[in-house]
Amino acid sequence: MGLTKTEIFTNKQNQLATLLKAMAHPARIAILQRILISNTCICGDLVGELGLAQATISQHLKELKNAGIIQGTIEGVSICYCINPKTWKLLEQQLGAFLAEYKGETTCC
Amino acid sequence: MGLTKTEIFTNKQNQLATLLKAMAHPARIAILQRILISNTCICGDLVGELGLAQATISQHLKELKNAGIIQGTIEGVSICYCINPKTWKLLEQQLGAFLAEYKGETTCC
DNA sequence: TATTGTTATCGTAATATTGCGATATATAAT
DNA sequence: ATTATATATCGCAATATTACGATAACAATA
Repeated sequence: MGLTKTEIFTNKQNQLATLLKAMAHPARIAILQRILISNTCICGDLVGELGLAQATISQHLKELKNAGIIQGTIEGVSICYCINPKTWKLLEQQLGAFLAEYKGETTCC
Repeated sequence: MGLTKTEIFTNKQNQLATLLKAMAHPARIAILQRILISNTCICGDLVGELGLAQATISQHLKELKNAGIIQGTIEGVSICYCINPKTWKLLEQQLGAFLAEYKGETTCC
């Protein structure tokens, strides 16, 4: 046990869950907001801005990268991270469709 | 360690992370979609539809309820679960604002 | 080449999550 | 009162997550 039974769900459900999970941490939300606000890559400014150790931030960046939400290229001395447009669009689509399925309040509860 | 450092993040960041975390599991996405599609409460039809044990589903429902995403009332023999309109609106708002912060592709990556 | 600055990875401890069988609880029907 | 049906909770094992110090890797510069 302790292992999610992905095989009984649809690809879309698993994919959305993976994306949400990657964002479901305040540090990773803060990192994404930092990238979004500056509208460019971030190159290590994060350490010091957030109150987390360098190793921890690197780990969070890796998770965001593994999920495909951000992408990074080596840029000389520091790494350049930015939003992956493809995944961001997918996220807006999937999540938008999911949230929009709500038809409004029902009378039973 | 193993404990999220919520105190170094804003309330909004923590709140959004909590909501996302509650949804970040394929079973819970499936449960929510099931509620959304039928547009009414669900009363135990889930067991059997999903391939999970009754105890597991009950636990997932509890997590969604704890996060405030669904609400339930005792309805005779079975429990009635439906979307919590307030939280759903909050989710649409917060998540919409978050996703909309993206200004489009940059040239650096 | 040696040094400096930056990011990644390893190893580890503490805690959380996932899933389920067993059992408890509670209502409706007999 | 007993039985049937439905949901919740407990306890457990397996696995995942979170955080960080230590250290490695790597490019730029002196």
